[in-house]
Amino acid sequence: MAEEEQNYDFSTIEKKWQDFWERENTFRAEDQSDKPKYYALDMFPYPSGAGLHIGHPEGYVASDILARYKKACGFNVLHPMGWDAFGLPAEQYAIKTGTHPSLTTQANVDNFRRQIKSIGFAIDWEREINTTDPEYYQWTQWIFLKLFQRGLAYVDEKPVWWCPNLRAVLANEEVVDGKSEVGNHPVERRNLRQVVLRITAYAEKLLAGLDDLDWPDSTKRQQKAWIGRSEGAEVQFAIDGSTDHLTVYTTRPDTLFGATYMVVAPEHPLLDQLVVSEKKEEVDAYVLAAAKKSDLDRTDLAKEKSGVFTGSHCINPVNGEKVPVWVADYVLISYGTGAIMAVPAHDERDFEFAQKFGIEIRRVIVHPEGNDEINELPYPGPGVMVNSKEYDGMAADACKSKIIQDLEAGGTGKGAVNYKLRDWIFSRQRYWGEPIPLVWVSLNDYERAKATDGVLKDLIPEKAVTTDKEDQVLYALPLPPSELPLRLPEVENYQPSGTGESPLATISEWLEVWFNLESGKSVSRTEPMPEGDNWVPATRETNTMPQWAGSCWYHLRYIDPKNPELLVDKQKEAYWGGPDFYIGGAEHAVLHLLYARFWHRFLYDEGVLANPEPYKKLFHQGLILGEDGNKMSKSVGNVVNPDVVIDAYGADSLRLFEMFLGPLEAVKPWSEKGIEGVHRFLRKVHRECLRPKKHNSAEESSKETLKVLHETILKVTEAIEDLRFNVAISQMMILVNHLQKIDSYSIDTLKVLLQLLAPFAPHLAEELWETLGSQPSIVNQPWPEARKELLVSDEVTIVFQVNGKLRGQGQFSKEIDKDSVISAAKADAKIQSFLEGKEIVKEIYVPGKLVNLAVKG
RNA sequence: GCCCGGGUGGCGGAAUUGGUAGACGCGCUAGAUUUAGGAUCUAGUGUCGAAAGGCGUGGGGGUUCGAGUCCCCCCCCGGGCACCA
Repeated sequence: MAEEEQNYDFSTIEKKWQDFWERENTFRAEDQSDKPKYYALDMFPYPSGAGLHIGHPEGYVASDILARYKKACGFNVLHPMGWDAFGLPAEQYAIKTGTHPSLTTQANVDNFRRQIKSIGFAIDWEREINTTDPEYYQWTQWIFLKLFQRGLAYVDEKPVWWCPNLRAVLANEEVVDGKSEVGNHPVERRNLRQVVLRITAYAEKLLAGLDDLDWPDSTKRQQKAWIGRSEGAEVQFAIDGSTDHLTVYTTRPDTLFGATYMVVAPEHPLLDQLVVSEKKEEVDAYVLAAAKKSDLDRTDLAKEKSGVFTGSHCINPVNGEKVPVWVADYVLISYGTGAIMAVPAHDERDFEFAQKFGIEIRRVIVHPEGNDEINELPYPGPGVMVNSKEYDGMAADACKSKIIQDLEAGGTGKGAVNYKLRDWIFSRQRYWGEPIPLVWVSLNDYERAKATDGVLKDLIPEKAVTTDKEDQVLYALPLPPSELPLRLPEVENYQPSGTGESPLATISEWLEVWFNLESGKSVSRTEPMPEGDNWVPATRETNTMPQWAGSCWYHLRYIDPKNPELLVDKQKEAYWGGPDFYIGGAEHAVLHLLYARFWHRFLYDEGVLANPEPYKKLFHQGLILGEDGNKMSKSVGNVVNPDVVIDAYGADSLRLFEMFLGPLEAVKPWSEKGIEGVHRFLRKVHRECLRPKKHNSAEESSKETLKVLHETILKVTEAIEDLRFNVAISQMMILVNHLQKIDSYSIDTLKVLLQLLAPFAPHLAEELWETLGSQPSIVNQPWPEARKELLVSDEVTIVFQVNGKLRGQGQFSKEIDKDSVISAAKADAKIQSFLEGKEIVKEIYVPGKLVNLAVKG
């Protein structure tokens, strides 16, 4: 029994095999291969100073199991890792301590890499990428220049969230409940010059593309809702006493006859013209008050509608009626035309407003079989037109297109589509991000650039991008790709400038350059202007890109991480395509996943890529909660550190337990006792493998053992394909429990077990594989195949039910016929006790499974 | 408010073309081994009941020979959206 005393020394084993894999380059992905490819991608982490927490590896383990499984199935597998390393925390740390963010980032990356390596992933580390590496971000900049060239980038003054504490501008999505998502500081509205990407131009493509994706439905729905497509009409209402008209957007042109007032947003350009002099004071006060409210306040105050009558009227194009025009902040300038026709009878918001201000509520649709309850106003449902002249009696739904046609014929309206999706504010007034590769020049120099034969000519968009600066209009010129990367300059102070501009605005030797209109080269204006004709003074763009930028295309760079000539080599892209599996948190359902789709589709349209969609199959792993059932957080003190877990139980136990916790997509709590359970299981496997007396190499395992084994092969294989790793592990436990109970079995049975276990607990599987006398590495072994013929036994158990309740069972040959089984059931003593004094009204037989006797009396 | 997802033992969870509910693990109980502890092994463990048997998958109703699974109503938890005309 000496061999049983040998401990499961996971620390030594895990170190040994991690070194082996690294030495042997076991997980290098081959760019040239006859094998089919499999590309498993994790959402790459932001390397924070806190290090990895227990939630990170959950997705990585899942993708790693798939990667190792696919490798065993004969695929050429790519499982890469990298760092989404631009971001606010490193910059905040720099502001506090003066440490350059690149140093902080480097230290954090080193720590993350060490931690990830300690879990034993099948990662090809030669492909590691880092978004802050100029070799990487030159391509992020390159993509931006393409967008700029195609007119998809522009500059605009936009109200943005400004956080005084962070001294930074935040995107809408970085603000939660009026506080910054990072640090929970208060935020306020400020108008600042922003670089904006025209993602709205891709609204339709982004929407349509969703249909073909193997994504969680909830994520698709969220993206659909975010894009928010609606169909309706733009209708022109002539302004009474003016040659101008007010255009409204409505999804309910069928309710035009019920429009009893109109509303323009406080920011509407025609408002001034609409306000009559005696209302001016009141309206001005209202507009001013509205301007002070952020969108958020407006929503908060949504309980009570407010507004002011402008004194003007419009003419309803369908019936010539005069309709009063109001201004109210429940109409948003940023959606549709910023003006609406209000139909209080059929819209809840308009109803509320009309009631408050005593405006007429006129029904134009009735429910066909409507009783009073159904027809209560406001009534937003379908029905039949009334009070609508020639349209009366028509179905309202059908009437929509009819009215649109009639409006078009009369030149007072047209069918229209609207989206909730807004353009993407792409600039951040920060240091630690990719510099935006634009320079600003005068109109004169801009015209010269367009007329100069050189690298710039074709890179300039059709429509000039301009901005106002100190009463001067400046024009944007792109850097040519040959001038990339545009590196981040060194800076002494990481604080944003007082005006809310990026720290880059304070570095004049970087900011102010001589720019060559022919070559696109630039030289600091601290130097004398170089010789030659085409040098002009220019100012660099000081905004940097948001953290989303680098993650929009990283899946492509893994395919060809070191290419200095191209973003990705065509041939390599043709071979690898996109990820076959992409896993990451559901919190990225909209933003990252929408932005990445936008860039990918754009690059596809530009002919850079062969496929329009980046992520064919997507999965969201569920959150791992603390042992107390709360979200892990430092302040609650329930954070579990993977380093500690690995120290105590080993990486294999960590991997196995993260998968055993429950369904991959579920939110589930961590459990210290639970990891002991899977650790015990691994020890059991270890022990079984070190019992040579139980192994026989000559004989086959018993029929029963073979059945359990092949059942396990089948179930584990199916479970891996379905991402139900918890079920796969349960089945392996059943097999090991069985082996432990019997006296002897074939050593081949054990080897198959190790192969099944290898994707889950790779270190132990390698070690025991070697112990059993096989050559490493187990990862190169072909995946076992289940012999289904072994799963069918000659005998079947058939259960007996009376009125659907289990009352007995019997063993039968699998060829047994219905009548024999039913007779046997009726003959069963226990069954008889339930039949006594009753009449059998129905006999159900499910072949090979059950008999059910329905009785009454 | 609207749109999703989910409620199964003391706990994490298995089981859906409707067919033995609670696999597997944790915890717990008893026993074996051990100087002891730990580790390991054996047996038990939904609930009520002495047993026979009854009850049981958030609650109520329905379809069916048979419902965790299908249909209707309601409750609770989680997530997303939120004046989008």
